[in-house]
Amino acid sequence: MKVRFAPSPTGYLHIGGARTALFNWMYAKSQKGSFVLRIEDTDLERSKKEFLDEILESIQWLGLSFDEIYKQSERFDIYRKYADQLLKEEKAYREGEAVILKMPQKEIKIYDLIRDEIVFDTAVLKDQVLMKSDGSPTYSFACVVDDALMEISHVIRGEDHISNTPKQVVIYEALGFKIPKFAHLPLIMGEDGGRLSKRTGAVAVSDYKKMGFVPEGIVNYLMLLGWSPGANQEIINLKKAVEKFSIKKINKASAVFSIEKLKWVNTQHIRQMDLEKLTDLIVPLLKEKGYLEAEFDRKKVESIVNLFKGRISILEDFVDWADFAFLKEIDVSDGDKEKFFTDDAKKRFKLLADSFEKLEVFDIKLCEESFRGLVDELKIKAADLVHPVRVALTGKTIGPGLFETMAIVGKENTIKRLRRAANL
RNA sequence: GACCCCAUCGUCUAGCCUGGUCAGGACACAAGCUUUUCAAGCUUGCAGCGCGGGUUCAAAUCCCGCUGGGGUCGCCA
Repeated sequence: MKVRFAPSPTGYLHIGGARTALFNWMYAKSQKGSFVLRIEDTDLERSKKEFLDEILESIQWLGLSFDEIYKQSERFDIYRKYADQLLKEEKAYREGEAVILKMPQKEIKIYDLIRDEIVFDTAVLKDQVLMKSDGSPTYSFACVVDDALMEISHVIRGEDHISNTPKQVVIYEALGFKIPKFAHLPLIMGEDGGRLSKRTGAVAVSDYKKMGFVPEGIVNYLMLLGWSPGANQEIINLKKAVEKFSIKKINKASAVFSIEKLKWVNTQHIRQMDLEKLTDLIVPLLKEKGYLEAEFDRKKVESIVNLFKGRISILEDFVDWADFAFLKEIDVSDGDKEKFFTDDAKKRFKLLADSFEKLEVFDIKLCEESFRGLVDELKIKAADLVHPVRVALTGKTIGPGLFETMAIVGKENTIKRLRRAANL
């Protein structure tokens, strides 16, 4: 068997398109068939190379490898040839330069893997343009000719194509081509119940990449929209998903895209990722932000990443939440200064800095011992000192464990930041 | 409007085919725990079969209608 994904390079790869590609790919892999990528660039005006490059890059980033690739713009003479054949057989006629198919009056039954039989009456259909006046083929015509010639056995596409199907079946029949099986995927809707659009949020796969989503997370979330691996399992990788995949189990109803759940799925994948790989993904972001020089201490960065791994949902979170580990000086908001840097707290910062000065080794364990020693001495609760100190060291009220944080900040900077906060 | 598709917690879903298990899980939300916070983790809770008819001893599940939502009606793809 063979399936195809046929994007049009008139825009970036849409999140819905990515899911169509994903289901095609999973079906191909699960059936040991092949996956064709066909670029539908018949609209010479609107097709752009930058979009094509972006689509290719996104598909590759998502990990959806393809076996063959075609561009419709390189196949115009093929479409012309079949149009001429229909003209000769008088199944089509000319109107100026355009070639138009006569619509036969009949009932068309299509078989859909997801919806079973769908029946249409061509009486409501008009004659179909096959070749436009400018010599380029229409979508349906090129699509049918290519699907037949490329021996596509299953056409898996969005539900918005259901009404195109009877028109295309008429073309298949006119050309004497074998009709493939169809599977129309439910559409993805925005939170407002309408079509997923820029107004509802980001729609391009590349936007999600920029935000710091990982491909494993995107792919996992997308497959959950209309399909389920079963056994109450949700977090799954592509390989396992392919093993469990069944096109018959795809839902008929459209699904609402939830960025919240996407984030959660992404969090789970980041958590599962090994430290090496996660660090590789984060380092470029840190460099871009100016937090790292060309030369840097890789082991130290890894230990910082490790501290936040499991709590970040997108890579950007790390850059925002761990900035204190890279910046020379940190900022504390006026509100936090007022709330946490009380006169008592400032005195304690000095005392803490003094006791840290005495430490030979500044590690998690010794930091904690020293810290708790002071807390006992002052007869206060640990929390009373923990929170102000966290703000003094990181500029944030929340974060990983305080002693791990201190070890990351280091003895010198910890003391410096404590003394600075004491004088604010 | 015409044609087509669809309908389980707010959202994603399991269950539907082959009627009979308190309708299961997840996100979100709420509460509690974790006394070193939460944006992490754990526990608990909240919440659903759109409506009306049938068929049946029995309907989320099968049938019909209604309502609601979506899609398509281009020499765009």
